Amino acid sequence: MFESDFERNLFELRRQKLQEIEKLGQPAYPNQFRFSHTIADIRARWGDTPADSFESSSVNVAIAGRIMAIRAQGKAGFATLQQEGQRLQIYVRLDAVGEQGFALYKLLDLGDHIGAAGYLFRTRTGELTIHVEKLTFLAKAMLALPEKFHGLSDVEARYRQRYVDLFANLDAREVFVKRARVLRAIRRFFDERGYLEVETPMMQPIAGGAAARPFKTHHNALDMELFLRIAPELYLKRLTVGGLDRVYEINRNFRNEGVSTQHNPEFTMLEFYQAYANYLDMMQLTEELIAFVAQEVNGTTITEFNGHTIDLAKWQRLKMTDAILQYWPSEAGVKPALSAFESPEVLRERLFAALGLLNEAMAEGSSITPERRALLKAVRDGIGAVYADSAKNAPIGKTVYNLFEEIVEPFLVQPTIIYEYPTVVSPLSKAKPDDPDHVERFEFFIGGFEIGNAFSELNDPVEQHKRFEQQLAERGRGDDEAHQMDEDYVRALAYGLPPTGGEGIGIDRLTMLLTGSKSIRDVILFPLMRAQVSANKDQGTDAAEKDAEH
RNA sequence: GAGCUCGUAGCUCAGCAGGUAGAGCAACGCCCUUUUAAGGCGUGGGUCCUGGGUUCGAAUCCCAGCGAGCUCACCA
Repeated sequence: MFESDFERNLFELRRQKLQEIEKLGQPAYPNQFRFSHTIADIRARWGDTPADSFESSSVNVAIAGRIMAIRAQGKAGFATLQQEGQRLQIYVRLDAVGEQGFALYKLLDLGDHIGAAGYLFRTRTGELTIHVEKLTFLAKAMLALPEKFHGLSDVEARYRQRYVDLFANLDAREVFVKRARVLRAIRRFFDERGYLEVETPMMQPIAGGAAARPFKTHHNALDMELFLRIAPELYLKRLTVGGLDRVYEINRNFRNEGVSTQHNPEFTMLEFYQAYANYLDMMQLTEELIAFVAQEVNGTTITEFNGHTIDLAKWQRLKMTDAILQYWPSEAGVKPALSAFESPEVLRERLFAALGLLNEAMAEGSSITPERRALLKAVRDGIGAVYADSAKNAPIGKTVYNLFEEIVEPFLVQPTIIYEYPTVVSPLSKAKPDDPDHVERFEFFIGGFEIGNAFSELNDPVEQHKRFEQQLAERGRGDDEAHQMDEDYVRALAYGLPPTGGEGIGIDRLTMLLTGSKSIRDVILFPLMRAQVSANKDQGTDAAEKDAEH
C-alpha cells in the first residue's frame, strides 16, 4: 500500500491526528451526516445572490464535502469543500466555532471529509462562503493528495487509481457523468418506442454473433468450457423468435484482442432488434437515436472531436462502392468503373496500377505537401495490403470491403451511413432480393471510426446453416475468427423469425464523440491495464497488509 | 507483435557537453481573524523504474528488462 517512507510517515502522522480528533469528542469514523443542502443546491440557489441580502436575512445551511484547499490564518481560516464535483468555500473563525471547533480545524488536512454548518455570506472578493458555526469531522485522508494546481496528470496513475483521478480532475468526472446521461438517453429512447430491455448470457458455450477471438473460461460444477460473449446478437434474435418483438440490451462484450485508443478488451455494446423492420428502418432509427442522445447529453447535436466540428443531426448515406469512388485519390489514376467491383481480376489490376501511380506521385521531387504525402502513403500502404490479400484468392467481396476500410473509413468524420455490404463478410445478414452477393446491411461512421453496424436479419434457417458451414470452411483454412456453427440458433430460426432489423452500437465510442475524448480509456472507468509487478517497498513490516492482499 | 517517446521527492516538473540531485505544491514547526495557485520564516523528505556495461566517476552514455503514452499491426 505504501509507496515510500514519506507515505508511511504521513499515514502514521494522520493516525495521531485522528486520535487528537477523538480526544476533542469527535468520532474518527462517524457513520452519517445530515446535510441541509448539497453544494450544488447552494450554488444553484444562492450563486447569484448579492452580499447585502445575506446581511438582511441570514441563510443557515449545513454541507458535507472533501477538503480540496485549506488556508489557515492564525485564529481563522478558509477551506474549500468539494462534493459531487462542485466546490464551496467555508470560513472558520475561532470566535465563531470556539476553542474545540478551532482545534478541530487545525487538525484537518487536504482530502479530509467534513461537515460544516453555518450561515452564508460573501467575502470581500465576493465569493459565496459559509461562515461556519459548527464543524463535524467525517473521515480522514491518510494519503497525500495530488498537486492542487495541476491535479493528477500522469495518465497511467489516472487509469490505475481512478478514485484519485475522479476527485482530483473534475473534467474526468464530467466524462463519466455524461456517459451515464448517454445510457439514460438511450434507455428513454427505446423505452418510449416500446422496446423491452433484456439481459442475455455473457457466458456462452458458443461465442457467436461477431468475428472475434473470445476469452475462455470454465464452470467447475458443470465441468463446462464457456466463452465470454463477443456479442449478444444470437440470443437477442432468439428472443424475437420468442415473440419479444422489440428488445434492446446494453451490456459488456469481451474480445480477446489488442488494446488501442479505440479498443478495450471489454466494451459496452448496445444492441436492439425490431420485428417487421428492415435495414432502412434501422437507418432512420439510427439517425434519430444519435441526434436524440447528443441533444440529451450535451444540449446540442454539435460536438467537437479531434479538431473537427461534427453535427450529429446531419447524415449522409453512401453505397460502399460509391464511397470508394468518392475517396479514390486523384493520384491513383482515374476512378475504377463500377464493374471493376464485380471482377476480382479487373479490380486487382486496378489496384496494381494505382500502387504504381501512387508511388510515382510520392517519388522524390514531386511537389506535394507533406500532409498530402502522409495521406497518400497511408492510402498506398492500405491498397498494398488489400492487393496482397486479393492475390491470395480472397473473394471479391472481401477485397472491396478491405479497400473500403483502408481508403474511406478514416475519412468519414461527419456522420455517414455506408450500405450494401458484400455477403461474404456478413454471415448473419439477409441478402438483397435481386443480388445474392450483397446484403441489406450498413455500418455508420463518425469521427473516422465505426460506431455501429446494422442489417436486415437473415431469417432463413437453411440459408443460415449454409452460411455457418461456409464460415466453418474459413475456420478450417485457419481463420480462427470465423463464425462457429450454432445449431440451436438455426433451430430457433426454424421456428420462424419474423422479418427483423437489428443493430449494434458501441457505447464507449459514442461517448468518446460526445465528450471529445481521444482515447477509449478516458471513457471507461477502469480500463484494462497490464498487471503491475508489485513495487512493495515495505516488506516485512505490515503483516496485516500482506494478508489483505490475498 | 513492431516503431517512436517517456519513467527524477507523495504530486507537477527542472537537471542529461558524465563530477553521485533541485524548484513549486504537499508534509512538519512558528507567525498571521475576509483568503482563494493566500503570505512570511524555518525544517525534513530521493535504491533518479530495474539489472548489467563503459568510465577514476553514471540520473546523464550503451545494452537488456519492466511499465506507460502515441503510431502501426490486429480489430462482422
